[in-house]
Amino acid sequence: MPELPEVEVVRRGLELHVVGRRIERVEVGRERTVRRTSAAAVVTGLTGATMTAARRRGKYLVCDLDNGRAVMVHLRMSGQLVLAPASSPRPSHAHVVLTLTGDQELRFVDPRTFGEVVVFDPGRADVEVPELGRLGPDPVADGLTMRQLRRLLATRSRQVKALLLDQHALAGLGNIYTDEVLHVARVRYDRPANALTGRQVGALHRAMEAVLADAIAAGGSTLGDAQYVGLSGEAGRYQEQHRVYGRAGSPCPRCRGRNVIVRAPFGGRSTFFCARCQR
DNA sequence: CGATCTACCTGATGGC
DNA sequence: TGCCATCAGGTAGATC
Repeated sequence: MPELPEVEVVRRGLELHVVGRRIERVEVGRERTVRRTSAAAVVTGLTGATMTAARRRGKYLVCDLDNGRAVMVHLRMSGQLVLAPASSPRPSHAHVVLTLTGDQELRFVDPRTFGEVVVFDPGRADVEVPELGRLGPDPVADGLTMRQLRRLLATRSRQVKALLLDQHALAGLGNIYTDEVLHVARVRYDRPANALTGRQVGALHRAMEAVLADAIAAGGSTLGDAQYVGLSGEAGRYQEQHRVYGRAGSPCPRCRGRNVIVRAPFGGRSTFFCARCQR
């Protein structure tokens, strides 16, 4: 599922291939995708505009337009942004399609329709896209210092994984990367955040930087259901490096056969960890 | 404050 | 082969 690294790969694709190109035509095929505003608002807001910048905060993409407006895209569970020749067959669930100069289409594809496209007035962002203002620091876009992380952890008693997943505390981590980061840092998911030792906080900080950087470099994670792809339709490769996520029953890559990765229920979903080397 | 649950949705998968 | 149940998970909001 798209988390920080996947969204960052898409953002870089936009920066490289879409910024600077004029949007000639806009089609909205599914109202639900533009439910925040309306199809008309998205069509009039984007038609004729040129994207001037592609930014990211956590899992949110925010693109600036030369008409003074901005567009927010959230992929949620199954959303994809894909650039393709206008002449190529459109996949199912291409709910918003922008035709760009040069006969290419930027398609927002989203089978499960959790995702959203919102065209908004940056001056009114606090009312039109209020969630952007409630996001915690993004460890890649903003950087996250040791001091910030220590403070974040020390002031909460919740389970550390719940805190890392909370976008208001820290923006960008989802179920895959929290598990990966916690394994690298050798911290159990259910430790109270404020019970981590100074050593563990340091390990967590380093793990977060390393895992996110490696995942971005590998083009993100594309799971078996192939939901996530980059802007040009390319699959990620970081799933090959997953240590724990989706690996229940496999030997722990650190314990080397002395223990196996287990799966435990967590918040109605799953968490994967090694009970031996994560404490 | 935090823990837990629900809703939103479709496609893939497993059991029978 | 078909039918049904289950699972996947980002986020907001309700409830205790």
